[in-house]
Amino acid sequence: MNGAPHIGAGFTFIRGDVYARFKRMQGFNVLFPQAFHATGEPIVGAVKRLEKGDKSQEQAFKIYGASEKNLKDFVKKGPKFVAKFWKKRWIEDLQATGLSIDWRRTFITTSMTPTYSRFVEWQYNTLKARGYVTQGTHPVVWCPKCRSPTGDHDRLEGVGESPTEYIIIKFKLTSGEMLPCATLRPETMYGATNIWIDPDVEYVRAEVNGEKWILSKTAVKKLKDQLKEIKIIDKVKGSELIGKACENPVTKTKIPVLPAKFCDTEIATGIVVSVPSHAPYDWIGLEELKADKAQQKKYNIEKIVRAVEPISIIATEGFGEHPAKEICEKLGIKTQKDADKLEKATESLYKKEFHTGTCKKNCGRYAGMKVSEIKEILVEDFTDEGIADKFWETTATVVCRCKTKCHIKILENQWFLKYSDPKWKEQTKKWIRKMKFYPEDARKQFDSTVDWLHDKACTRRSGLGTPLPWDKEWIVGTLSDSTIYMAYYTLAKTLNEKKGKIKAEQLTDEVFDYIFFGKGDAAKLAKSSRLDKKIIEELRNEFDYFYPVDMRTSGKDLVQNHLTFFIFHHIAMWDDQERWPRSIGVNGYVNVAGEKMSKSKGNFRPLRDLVKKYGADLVRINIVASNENMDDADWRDESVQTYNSRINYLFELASELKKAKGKGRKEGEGKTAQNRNIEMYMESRLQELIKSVTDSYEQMKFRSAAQSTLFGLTNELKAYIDRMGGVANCNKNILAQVVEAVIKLIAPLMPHIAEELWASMNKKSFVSIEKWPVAQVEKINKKIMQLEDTYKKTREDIKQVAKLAKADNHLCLYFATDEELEYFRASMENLKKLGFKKISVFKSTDPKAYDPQDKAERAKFGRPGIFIE
RNA sequence: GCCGGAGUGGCGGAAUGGGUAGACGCAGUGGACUUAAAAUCCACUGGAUAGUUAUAUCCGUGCCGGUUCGAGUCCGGCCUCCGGCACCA
Repeated sequence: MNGAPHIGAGFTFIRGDVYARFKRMQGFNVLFPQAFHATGEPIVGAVKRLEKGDKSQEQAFKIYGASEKNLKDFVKKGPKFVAKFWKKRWIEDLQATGLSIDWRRTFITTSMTPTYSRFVEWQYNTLKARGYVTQGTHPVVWCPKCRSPTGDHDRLEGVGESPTEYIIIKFKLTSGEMLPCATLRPETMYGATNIWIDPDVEYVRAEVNGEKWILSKTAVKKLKDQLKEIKIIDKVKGSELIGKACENPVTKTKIPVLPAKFCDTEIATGIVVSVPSHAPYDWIGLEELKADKAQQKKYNIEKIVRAVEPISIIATEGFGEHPAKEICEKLGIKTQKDADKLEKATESLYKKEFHTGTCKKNCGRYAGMKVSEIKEILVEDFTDEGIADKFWETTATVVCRCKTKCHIKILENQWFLKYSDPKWKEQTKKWIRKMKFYPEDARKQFDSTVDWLHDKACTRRSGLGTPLPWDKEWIVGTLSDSTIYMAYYTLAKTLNEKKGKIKAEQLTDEVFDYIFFGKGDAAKLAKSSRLDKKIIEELRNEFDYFYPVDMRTSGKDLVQNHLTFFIFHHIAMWDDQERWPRSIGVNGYVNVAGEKMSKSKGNFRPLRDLVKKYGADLVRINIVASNENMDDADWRDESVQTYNSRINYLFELASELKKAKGKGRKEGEGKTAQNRNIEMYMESRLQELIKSVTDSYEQMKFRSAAQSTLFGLTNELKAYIDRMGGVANCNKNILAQVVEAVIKLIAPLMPHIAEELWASMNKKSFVSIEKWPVAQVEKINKKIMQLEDTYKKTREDIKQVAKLAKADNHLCLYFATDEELEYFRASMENLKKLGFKKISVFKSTDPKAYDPQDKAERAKFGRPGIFIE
């Protein structure tokens, strides 16, 4: 609720409306509701930015039509006012767009509607009691100054970066102190030849969970937030450690500490283990050190350096003994200062070795195994042996809006939804197999989302929302408080009507259990909650009548979160699968003329502006018919005109309808065989199209529905009128039947225009509540359709031939079947309009036929022979 | 990087239990009507060559390879774009 609807949101909502209207016409009692989600940070953040005079935030609100005065009010009256302000605008705009929403059921989440908050509390109490909510630790990107998690929107730098886990391998100096080396490739420890330390950096000695570690100062700060007991003892200069020996805990061999400049104290512990055979940085570092006699002499490590030799431990196809060496040579890397190239080399070698590499004989118990297969086991093994530990780091630098550099903090006491629960997952997956998805492609996405989903943090510390009932310091997260809100719609009408009379606290967990689960006794609950028994029963009945959700439709970005959670939570809350969701519709985003809509580009389209410019119906059909799969839809101003001209045609036709003479159906009575044929054809086509359009609506394929109706059916209508020689010669009953069907078939898409057309045909009812046409399949005459199609096609061919032959004297047609001969004879009047002086028709087998070029023998069913002279 | 989806004319996009690629619409070109314009109507419209007929031949669905009598569709390997990746909603 930090703006009014734009055409993108409009797309999703109009699709819902079209479907609701379609179902209503099919005779269903449709509950089509709309509520407003005002939880979390966005509005709070927007108001804060307004307070600071943020121009782009002002602009964002102004695009949707907020005035200067409104903006002042936003700051003065705060986030809840902003939410209510935009809620009002939303309702106005959606009404102007003709959305048939039951506004009696609207509400605004969560804390702004205390009864809804109560509903969230009931849900979480229930989930907790059933074991779906647990508490645990959780790494987050953390700003030490703000003392809060730093979401993407709170970042100056590092949008999209997330926590990643380094493995610390503890190398032991002879003094017993540990050199904790952080690595993403613990499997390479078998090839470690030395430790790198920056001689010019000041490290610290610290007591970490009872052990003595040497590490960078920054690392100490970070580890304090990662559940480590840590105390700094004193400082130690890097140079003091150079030349010392330590034990590789994996191989138990002794390796030396050597100097290098690429040890970044901002990353992990600031101490690096060197695997020159497989790490480009280490290879170059060692090469340079071996060449740098002065440096060796400075630290008195000549002998030690000479003894260091790369150890090859991974065999990878396409590489020899020392892959790091090869890749450095290939990319022309000569110095450790060539950071860009080194990063690239490291990345590509890592990938290659991880996916295709095999451990050589010198890799202990992992010898002969694939790198990709051992990684996880190895980390577990090392951790069990007490030689490894973890260090969380951001995937790249993250800077908070307050300009402070962020690191990873492991949050304790965070509440989680246990989406990892195998039983819950299995139930959800099973149900996904039974549900319907539009388009069908979406099913796979839901299925794989369930697969990778693991425990999800469901509470947060700040923003609008409902406090967790048993731990009020936390607020239920914005995704987690809106999983089963559809159930609340069934109550919302009654709760809104009785506003003030029903207090949130009267809706106890037991009352909700009764309403939603049918558990308990209404009379007893009435007593304990002091609610009217009738009201309790009314709420129960409303829920019982409407539930489950038959259709939920939303944007594709919500598949991997909201929409999947929606399925999960219904399964967790209701034992009875009769209450579980039946189908989900998914649509793409909306581009404007092929480009992403953006406030700064100037191609931003608030729904209100478009409706003002084009009227609701043209906006509706222009966006809804622009696309019907999960790809992005496209708003194009110029295509509005196309629909407009079709509508004009329908209005003209409706007004001309009375000119039709309305002849009877039987031959004789002034009706020719030709007319009877064409009428049968028109009726067949109509029924066929009713069937396919209904199927399209059913599957939310509104583009196909609009196309078949507005272009397919009206094209047939035009052809019919043309073939009959104008409206006046048409059968009034047939014409009216087709036009009425067209109006009904477009009614869900263009409700206002449909009503207007309906009225112009002297109908007294509303078409929006008329019966949806049901295809009369028995009226579809395949033979006639085939013959008429042959006729149309042949007529085109004749024109083509006449053009190439440059002749119009004598047209001869040869037919393979009597049916065709008959049909064409009946259509002679129409055929004559082609302008030939003489027309002859023959059976192809007729020996007496005039056939100078032997065209008769080439005639096939559906393809008569043509000769023109 | 990981998971999922997609890539077809000038454009939006049809067609996938393998079987005539380009339905329908837009734009474009030519013509009719009009003093003119708009609107409307008719014809053409992936590329190339040939043609007194209804066509014929070849090339064409992101790239490379494969399976098959036959591949937009299936398989393997890439490239590009979109969505999600968890304290943004």
